[in-house]
Amino acid sequence: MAPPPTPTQAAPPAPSRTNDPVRTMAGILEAATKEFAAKGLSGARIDAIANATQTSKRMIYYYFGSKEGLYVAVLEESYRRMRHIESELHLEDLAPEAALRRLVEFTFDHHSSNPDYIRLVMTENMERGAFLAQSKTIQELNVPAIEAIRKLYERGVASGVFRPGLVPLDIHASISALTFFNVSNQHTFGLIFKDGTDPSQAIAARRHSITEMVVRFVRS
Amino acid sequence: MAPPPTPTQAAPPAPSRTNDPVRTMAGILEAATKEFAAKGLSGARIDAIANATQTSKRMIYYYFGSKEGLYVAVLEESYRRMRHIESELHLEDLAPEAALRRLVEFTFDHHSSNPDYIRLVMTENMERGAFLAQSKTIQELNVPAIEAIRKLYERGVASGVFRPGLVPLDIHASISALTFFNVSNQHTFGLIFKDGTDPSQAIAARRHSITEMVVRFVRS
DNA sequence: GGTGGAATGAACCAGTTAGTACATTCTCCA
DNA sequence: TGGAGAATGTACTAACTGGTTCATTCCACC
Repeated sequence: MAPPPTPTQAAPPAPSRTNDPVRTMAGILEAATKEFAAKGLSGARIDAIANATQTSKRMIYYYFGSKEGLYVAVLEESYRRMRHIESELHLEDLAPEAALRRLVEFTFDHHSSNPDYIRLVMTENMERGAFLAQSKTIQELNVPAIEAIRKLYERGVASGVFRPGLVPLDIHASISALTFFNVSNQHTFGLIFKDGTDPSQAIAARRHSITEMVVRFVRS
Repeated sequence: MAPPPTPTQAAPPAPSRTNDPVRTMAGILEAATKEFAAKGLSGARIDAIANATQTSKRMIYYYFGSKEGLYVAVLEESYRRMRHIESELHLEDLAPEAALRRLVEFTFDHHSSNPDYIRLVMTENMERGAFLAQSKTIQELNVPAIEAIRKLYERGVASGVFRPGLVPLDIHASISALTFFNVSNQHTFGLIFKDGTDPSQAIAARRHSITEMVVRFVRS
């Protein structure tokens, strides 16, 4: 008992879509980044990502193949963006200790203002680095970061302000640990040790303390 | 057309179960701890936990009510165990700097040998501390840890080996950050910066470096 | 020794979720 | 201009998953 189609309009009104694969992919990637950062890999929902997009779930599978494929793409994009920003730091113009302070403070601020990136890295560690391992792109991404520290450190040793015998990778690890933890563990740490201090002032104090710690570590 | 029950054996053969609620709960908690630490909250599967137990899924809901209820119980138990071990450390008998070294090295070893605890804390941070907030028990659990640092630090200041003006909570944060990160981010960090060094030697070197960093931070 | 609440088991269920089948439209180039 | 491949939308599904129903057994205490 279906109503007979109107002779003038047999087909649906032809919604006139526009193809824009670049925009579609970018939109998916953006929505997926938020969702994965918010919920982790297993907590993220493909439907939620699709709904946050102009396009449909169908397109996610068309471009990324699977949930994990999308996750890897998000991870790669996120790392790439991170490296790019870091590369803009010019430490060569500064005296060694000033350069080191600049680096630590920059890293601290960078981590603080990119919690989504932090949460993606946390997620990947919960996955035991299984997806990072798949991506050849990422693996040598932080080499320049260590190179920057190495140059800076060697300058400091040569001029006598830094003590010799340290290894750049180790310094990098400490800087990362101190700044990363500050964001990654804010909820469990903050809850346990809450006192009445002003948050923004506490952050500034922490920033200063971390910088001081790193500088004192390398200083002669 | 069901076969008529045998007159001698109408009921099933009476498997003779034994009630042991304490054991049942403990078994569930143990299996759940592993599962949540391995997969996170949303990645964990109730069926997987039940299968790893002598008992059934029914019992999980009987004792813990829901997946989240079980998760909270796991979290609480894990924190409680952690605090208990920490309380066994006697720092009063050592000179301030030696005590500080002992504390850092102990924390490092403790974190290194309890990756499940680390992963539970990571999970809870991914959940933005939502479940820690529910548990009154945990919230003041690390207060004694800070107290230990405070006493140790004040002794050091009094004897002139530590510089004044530092805040114990801040020192605690740095120690936690350095030792926690070492475990929590091993996969992303290790993958990116792999070189040919021996792992156990690398861990020992890192342990020493972290200790040195903390000591130099507080030293006059 | 029987009784009532605690403890337990097996099967089941309804909602969710990653992934797909099928059909259609767009766009660019020969 | 026409057609072939790229891009897209709709509707669907099979499997999974947290949670439950119903019935049974255990056991401490009177």
